Amino acid sequence: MKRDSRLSGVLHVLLHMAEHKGPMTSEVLAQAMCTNPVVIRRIMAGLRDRGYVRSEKGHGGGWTIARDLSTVTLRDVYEALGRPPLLAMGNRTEAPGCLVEQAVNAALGETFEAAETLLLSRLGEITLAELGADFHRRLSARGGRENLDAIHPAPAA
Amino acid sequence: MKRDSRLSGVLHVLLHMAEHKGPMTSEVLAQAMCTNPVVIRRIMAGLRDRGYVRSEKGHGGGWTIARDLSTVTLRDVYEALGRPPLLAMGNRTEAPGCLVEQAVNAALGETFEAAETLLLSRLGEITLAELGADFHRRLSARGGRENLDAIHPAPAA
DNA sequence: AGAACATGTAACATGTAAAGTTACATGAAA
DNA sequence: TTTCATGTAACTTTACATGTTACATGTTCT
Repeated sequence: MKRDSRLSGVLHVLLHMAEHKGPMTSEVLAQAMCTNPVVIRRIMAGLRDRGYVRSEKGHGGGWTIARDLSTVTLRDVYEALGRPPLLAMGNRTEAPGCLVEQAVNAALGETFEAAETLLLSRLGEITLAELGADFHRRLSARGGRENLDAIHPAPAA
Repeated sequence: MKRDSRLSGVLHVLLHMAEHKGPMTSEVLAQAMCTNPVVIRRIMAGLRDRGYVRSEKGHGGGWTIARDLSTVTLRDVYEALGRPPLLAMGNRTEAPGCLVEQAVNAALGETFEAAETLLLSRLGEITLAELGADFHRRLSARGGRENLDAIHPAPAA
């Protein structure tokens, strides 16, 4: 089953925005993510509705961080995406009258629920500011000479 | 994202087999699972290779439990399926040279790994025999008058 | 031996959801 | 008023689990 990478992607975009002065267009962000501007707008829509980012049209427009990153957790971002499924496996739901199915679903259900709870809890403990700090640690360790805008090269013409 | 229900399905099949005297054909199991005999053979192949079940051809053939169910955990079954992905979300892996990506992947990776570890650990603590026992508890609670072979009705002709 | 049965497996078809794309409307700045 | 940028609907593509068909292999019964 193919994994959903929207959370990873949107976090990536947010950190790039945080490191950038002024608005960034969907186009620029899309290149950084090797994807399409529309995809960027799509995954950013939920964040905008919740006030984590702001978007502006016209010349000099684009996306801007709208909240102190220390007040936004990874869980907040996850929920802004619409709470997509966390687990790749689930219970069959046909034949709920079958006692075998009930026994299987009970055992698996508890297990899956525990994992989801753990995931949400962990995501809720990590703020975007902490991710940014981790990035800066890595940057210093590398000598602080990273050119962020050049890391994701545009595809050859 | 659509959830993979093969684990749930194969557990269902195994419990039905455990409650049934003698071999069960892929055809019968497929009807119970509202699916196709070939699908049954596919998800059972890994279990057969590991010796959890045995298959026999010809008249009176079909599938049989080949191991004491108290020696087989849900994790064993999961691994016999080929360890399909447990989580629906994953890290983007493009641009590993980007420090932003590294910071994001590190945080998400730890979180995802913790959840996977928890899932595998829990699955490893539940044996098929325990699932069977749970089924029998439910059966008694309902009066013990369940007709297993009639619960999953064949589609109307 | 021959017919009926059941698994083993490759090859192909279908359903579904994320990701990617196109097209165009809305609104802001030069 | 032209250019730029987002907003969004509609469509295409891609990936993969699932479903199906076809046929080979092997087993049991008569």
